[in-house]
Amino acid sequence: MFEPVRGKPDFPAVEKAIADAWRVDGTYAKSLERRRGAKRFVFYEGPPTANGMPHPGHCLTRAIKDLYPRYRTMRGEYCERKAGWDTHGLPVEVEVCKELGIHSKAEIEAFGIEPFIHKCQQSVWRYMREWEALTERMGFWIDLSAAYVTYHRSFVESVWWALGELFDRGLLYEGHKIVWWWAQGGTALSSGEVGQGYKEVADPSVYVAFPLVDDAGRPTARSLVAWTTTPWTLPSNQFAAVHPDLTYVVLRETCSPGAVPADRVAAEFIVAESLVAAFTEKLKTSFDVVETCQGATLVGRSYLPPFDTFRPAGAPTTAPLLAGGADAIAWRVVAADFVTTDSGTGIVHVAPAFGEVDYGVLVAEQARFAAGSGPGLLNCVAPDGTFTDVFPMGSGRFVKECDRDISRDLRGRGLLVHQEQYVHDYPFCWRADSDPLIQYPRKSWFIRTSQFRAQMLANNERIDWLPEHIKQGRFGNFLETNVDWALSRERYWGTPLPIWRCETTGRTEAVRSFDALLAKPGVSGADAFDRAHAADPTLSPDLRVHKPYIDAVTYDSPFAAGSRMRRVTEVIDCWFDSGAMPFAQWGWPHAGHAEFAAQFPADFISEAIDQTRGWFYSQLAISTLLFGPGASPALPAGAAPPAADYPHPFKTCIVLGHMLGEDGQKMSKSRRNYKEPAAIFDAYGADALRWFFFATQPPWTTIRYSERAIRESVPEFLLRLWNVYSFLVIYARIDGFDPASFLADPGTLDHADLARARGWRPVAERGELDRWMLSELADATAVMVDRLDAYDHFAAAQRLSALVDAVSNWFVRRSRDRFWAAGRADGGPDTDPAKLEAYWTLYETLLTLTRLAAPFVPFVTEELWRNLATVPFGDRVPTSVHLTDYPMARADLVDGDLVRRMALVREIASLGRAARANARLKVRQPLAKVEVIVADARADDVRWLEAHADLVCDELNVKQFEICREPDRYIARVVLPDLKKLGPRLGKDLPRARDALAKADAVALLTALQQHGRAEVPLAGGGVAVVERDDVLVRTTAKPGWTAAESPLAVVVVASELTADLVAEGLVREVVHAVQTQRKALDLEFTDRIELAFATDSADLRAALEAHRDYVAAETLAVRATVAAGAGDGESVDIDGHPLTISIRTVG
RNA sequence: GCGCGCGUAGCUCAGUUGGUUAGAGCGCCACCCUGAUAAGGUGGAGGUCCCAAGUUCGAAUCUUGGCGCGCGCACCA
Repeated sequence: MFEPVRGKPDFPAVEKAIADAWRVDGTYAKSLERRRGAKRFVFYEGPPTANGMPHPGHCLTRAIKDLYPRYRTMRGEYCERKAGWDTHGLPVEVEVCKELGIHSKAEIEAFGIEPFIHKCQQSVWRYMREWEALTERMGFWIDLSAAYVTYHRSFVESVWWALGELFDRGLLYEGHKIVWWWAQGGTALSSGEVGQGYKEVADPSVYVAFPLVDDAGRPTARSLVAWTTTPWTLPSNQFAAVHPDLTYVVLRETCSPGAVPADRVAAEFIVAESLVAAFTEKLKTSFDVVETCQGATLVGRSYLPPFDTFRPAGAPTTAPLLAGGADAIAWRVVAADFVTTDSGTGIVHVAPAFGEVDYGVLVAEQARFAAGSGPGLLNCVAPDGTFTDVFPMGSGRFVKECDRDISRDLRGRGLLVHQEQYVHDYPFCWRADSDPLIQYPRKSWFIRTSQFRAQMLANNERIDWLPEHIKQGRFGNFLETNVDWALSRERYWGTPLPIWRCETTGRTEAVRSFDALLAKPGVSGADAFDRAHAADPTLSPDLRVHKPYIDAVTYDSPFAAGSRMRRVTEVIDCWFDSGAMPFAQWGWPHAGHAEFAAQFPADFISEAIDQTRGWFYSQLAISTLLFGPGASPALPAGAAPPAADYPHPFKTCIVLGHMLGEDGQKMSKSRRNYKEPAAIFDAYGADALRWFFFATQPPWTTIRYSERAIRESVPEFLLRLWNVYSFLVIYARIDGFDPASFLADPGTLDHADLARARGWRPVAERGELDRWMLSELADATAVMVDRLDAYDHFAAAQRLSALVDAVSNWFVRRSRDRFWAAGRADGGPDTDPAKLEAYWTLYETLLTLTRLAAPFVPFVTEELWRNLATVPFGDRVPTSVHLTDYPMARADLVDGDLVRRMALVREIASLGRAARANARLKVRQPLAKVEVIVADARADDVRWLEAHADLVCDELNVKQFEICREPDRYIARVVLPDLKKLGPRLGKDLPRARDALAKADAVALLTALQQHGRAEVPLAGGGVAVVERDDVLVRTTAKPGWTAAESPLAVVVVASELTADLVAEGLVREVVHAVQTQRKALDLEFTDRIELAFATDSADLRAALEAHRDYVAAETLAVRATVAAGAGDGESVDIDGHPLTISIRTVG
């Protein structure tokens, strides 16, 4: 028999008990064990960084990541869930720096790389307990004990293999990258960090003359005018760029004859034509246009840079071009598409060292020249942000501080055409906000991803993205504009780049594993870690492959005898770690061959939208490069490459929206605009939070996280489900309904299993309400499976919610009299078959519902399963709902007609109540009659309705139900045009046709359409519109003066006249209600019998009670009911204005 | 600035290929029902469908241009 249920559930307490039981029982492991050998459902955990507290956004991700593996497991698939942790990267270093109170790389090095790394490794786990606790508390089933960790040696070595592979295929190369550089701290900043530090500042804005030169290199009187807001980059000028398609003009200042300005060398300026007006305005003078030309004609002209920092005197230095001929290597006009006329002069000063676009110009120019003869990178700024001796004017001073001197110098030489202040946003260091960042070239290692653009796009094409627009939108666009992956980081805590360089020749090679390194000739330094470990045995052996120990390992150079190979100093971008996890989580290809073969690619992954350029990209890029078509990776013995078929490494990806705080702003700790997940769990439970995530919005919308919304999502589903369950248990205990006493061999309590129960009646033989309930159940099951297979849990959750509503507000309510009937449901001689049937139906429905809901709300469903299945049946049934199979719809139980008709009855009942409310007739007051006008119903539905008059009467507390045969008494009909049909045909005549239809005699029109199939409607202003039967819609409206309610399906009219008998019945119902209230107040058991004594001065009420004495007694479980005149003992109540005292005595 | 997404009731969101009076849930108010009920029912109040222009017989829906929010890429000579 079921255990008693407490009426007011304490979900958090239930969940804790369930979680404990799972832990003790090893339920997760069992759920896997059951499916061993089955078809795999491959899931990858995108590794969270355990370097901060988990927040509600992480809960959403983890809820989604839990739902589908649970579902698929119940569907019979084998889904391993290996946890993972992202442990490398700048955020970890920053965290440690904060702790140490230091900032810059110099300070880290002063502290010591070795102890710094140790601190990083320890710091990573700082919040791990929190993460693990959250994971368990949420019911996120994942194997934390087998988690992969990106700093572990096996993971690092997998990454090394991947990088070695790329290196050997020539896909890993060294180049320059223009980075945002914090000169004072000596470090590059990530784009995220740069984004945090923008400030609006006023910088000098200078217009500088670049005089064109003649063949001998002498300046002419004609100058290009370039514009810049960073004067300090002018000494490193290398090119001037124009747009080839723009029109440029040569201007000569209009001045009084003979008065040539003395302070200007150039008398003629070249600027873009469209900027002449702005330019003239700035200079507050006037110009004559001397000449007009296309930008293309300027290309190739040489000019004099503003400083002779790098330019030798004399004619321009030229070098041979690959295409033949020769060209000046620098200080030449080039064509560039990025030149715009939004501001400036249409002529761009190009200093490749200090701008990414500028650097692109240099790279393009270098490609035109024979190798080695083209332009090099000109740079007179040191990494600390000061000018080098190459530019004596600023030597040793921070570049930005030299802007003023540079301007002054230019003015002195007559090259400064104009100067002003320019207000714009400029990035500063987020840690030291007075330090401006500068763009600066750094050596960097790159992966040649841009060469694989087409393959990555082809791979992307095959991925199922949810929402769909990610594929062609955000992600597709990102791939289209792919640039090579800047892999290296000049930092400390990360996977070391496994490249060793010859001291002498500078030649490099990649190492694919630590053993391969040890096998190198003349290797030394591998003992550095051993010594450290001997000194501190707590040191993790995983640090062996990290800085600084790995840097100590050197070996003989194969490129130059007697020379040593040393590792390059960089570590790599930690996104590469995360993207390598599909194989690196197994240590593949050095180990884990079987695991990798079975777990690639993933069927399903999910993260928030910010991972588009993060984990989604890193995975796709690495997988495409390593395993795409044409790649034949060199593998250790035993390892086999995966199939190259797209998509890989993941097939379906749900991209989650971001979660905002209570105020609709970004969640932020400092703003305190969200509740900690733990507080939500304690107050409402994990299932409440999960249901909120699943059922309140599609997962890719931006979610407003609000405690109120979570709280409010509880009653509509969890509580309602619990109430139904509680109802079943309460009455089953009273009536002795113990399913185990009917069923020796319960199997998994599926429909077919229950059918073996003693006294089971096939569904087809059961009452209509039961057949309807099981039909709804089967339909919901079909919808759920269909939606979940399509990764549409939002729709599935909504269907589930509707099902619970159907059970609670229709099946249980309509079945109450069966549950409350006198007989028992224990299979004994007193058993009432109708009651037993109701139990079986409700029991089956709840069991199935529990399994349907299990992946969504694993705790509550487990509790239901426990009491409904394992308590009665013990170990004859699965010990956990998560060890059952997901229900599959029984098409044979779906009765579409019944479902449609029951919906119609529910609609009529609802309309009837609305009609009563309109007339202020409460439901306890019986009424004589209800009439229903059904719109467009099928004849057999109407017959069915008439056969269910009792049901409607009962719901509405009326004596008689009738389908109205003369609807025109109550309703008016309006004929409306079906705009979708008539619109295209009538076009501009439509408004007139609509008016004509509205004015026409609806009955006559409908009759005509019925008989002839068509009718002609005269239009105002002439002409007629031909209307056919299907071109119109008929709307029925209750005529004024009737107590009625309407919907598109029906109009329900309630007869509102009251007779004396009806009034008496109403009074009696009121009395019954009053008695029930008393019973409740006296805390009587549902089964307690009572004696009733009524006393009232009202003769009407006495008469009513005497007339319906048996009814009152039956309804209130009274063995006796007496009615006396006058005032009696007991509770005094008012029955519609009649005084009454009720005295209740329990008997037995 | 560029790209992607979003903008509908106090809140969270639906709104099919353009179509008739823009819906639901929650919240609020009123009434009702209640022998599972922190539940349920009925009604009410609550909307410039972000703004503007255009296309169309007809626009929340399509087009264009703005505005606001989020994210990403840049911040630019």
